[in-house]
Amino acid sequence: MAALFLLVGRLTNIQTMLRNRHTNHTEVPEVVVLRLPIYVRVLNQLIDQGTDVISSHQLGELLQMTPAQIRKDLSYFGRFGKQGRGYNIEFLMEELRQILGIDQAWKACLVGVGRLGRAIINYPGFSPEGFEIVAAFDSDPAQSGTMLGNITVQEMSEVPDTIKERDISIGVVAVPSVEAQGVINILIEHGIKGILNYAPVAPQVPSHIIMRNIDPVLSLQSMTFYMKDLL
Amino acid sequence: MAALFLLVGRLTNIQTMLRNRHTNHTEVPEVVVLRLPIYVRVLNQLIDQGTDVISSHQLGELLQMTPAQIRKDLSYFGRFGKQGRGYNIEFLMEELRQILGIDQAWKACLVGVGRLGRAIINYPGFSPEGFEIVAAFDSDPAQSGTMLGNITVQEMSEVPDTIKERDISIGVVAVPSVEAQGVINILIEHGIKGILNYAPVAPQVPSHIIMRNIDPVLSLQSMTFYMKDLL
DNA sequence: GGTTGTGAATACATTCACAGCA
DNA sequence: TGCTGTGAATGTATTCACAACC
Repeated sequence: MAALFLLVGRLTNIQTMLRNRHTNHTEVPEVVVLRLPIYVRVLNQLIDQGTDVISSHQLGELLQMTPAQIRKDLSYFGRFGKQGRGYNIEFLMEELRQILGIDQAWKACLVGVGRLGRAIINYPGFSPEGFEIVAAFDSDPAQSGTMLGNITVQEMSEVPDTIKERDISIGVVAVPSVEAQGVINILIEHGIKGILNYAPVAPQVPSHIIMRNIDPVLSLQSMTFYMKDLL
Repeated sequence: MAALFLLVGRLTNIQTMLRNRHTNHTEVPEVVVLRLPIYVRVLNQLIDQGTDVISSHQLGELLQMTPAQIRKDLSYFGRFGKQGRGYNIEFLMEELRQILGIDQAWKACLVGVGRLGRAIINYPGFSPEGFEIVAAFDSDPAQSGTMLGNITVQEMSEVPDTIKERDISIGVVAVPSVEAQGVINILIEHGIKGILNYAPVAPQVPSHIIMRNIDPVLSLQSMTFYMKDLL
């Protein structure tokens, strides 16, 4: 509810306000938010292929989901389609990017520059999507001063100033499990709003902090449930 | 339904059959399966701390969820607790490991030995949990023969024989997006049952194949939805 | 004709609340 | 007393089905 109220407060033109009027009293389900980036991605691919209009039915085939679900999902945010035709891909994509907040750049810091942290900092997928890692920290002072690409590793004591000065809002955590909760507490204390956690634990965060866990082992462990009887 | 039927077919003693009798006619929700590995992980931590019994209420505090949900989740698989006391941690963990199929070792192959693939093969979190990458492939023949740790990179043409000979059931995909669907098709064609996909696309797979996507960018993009109005 | 957007209907997941037991 | 296991109740998400429109 709060998120939506702020959303409306942020809208810029009357057309958009009218389009979103009906959402004022309905919370957007989180599953819907989780699907929006998937829509953006497939729309991107369609643009590359030169397509310019698509129906919910066609989208559903591409994404293996029902057309009704796609239409319903989009309806939480506005009316983006044209009856009889479908959705203008470029327009829909831009709208979704704005809704998700990925029409702007986001700055992140990395904590933990071990093997995993180095892989993350070298991952080429973040910056094209507007996520830039602009600082790196490690609890081991011996790492301090090391260069990783164009980033200098800093000591944990520099976290507060760096977050403030560089306007960092996302913390990427790649430290050993036992250190994760402590590191996350520090990041939150100094104004980080979102955590991307690679440590294989489930840290506790206050409800106003958004956390996402990347955990391939958990994924595998839920996969084998369905595989174990097939062999 | 099929999965459960097979589950029952696999049970070894009458006690376990009776325990699971009530599940015969109820499909286990997928969300429940996704939570089981999280339970296993926290139980592991509790064992390390020397705890031996825990109540659903205490577990709920640790995992930030309601005791009722934990009890309900477990009830899909059996009766593991004792009234008035709670759950024996070691026993519950072993049961869950068996249910998930992670009481056995699983062999995986990696496709794509670029930066990401190398990071995956070096990730130390898989083998302690019983997931071992025993082969690696790359579509670039120039990579063939390269050693990564103790694994020799092979050509794609060797996929069929290697999967069969080494009894590999999981494919880890770390190739560029455009190649992902093709690679996944090949893996499935040669008997792979589960796919751990790191390519930022949503490949299509037949319903009997289990796929999990690891995609930090999608996670970030759904995170910013909740962050964009807080700044 | 084709397709959207959306209330209503259905299906699914979570939580409640309490009987039953240690 | 304290806790589990579970039907019933509630809350959410998905799907249906159709009026409105191009």
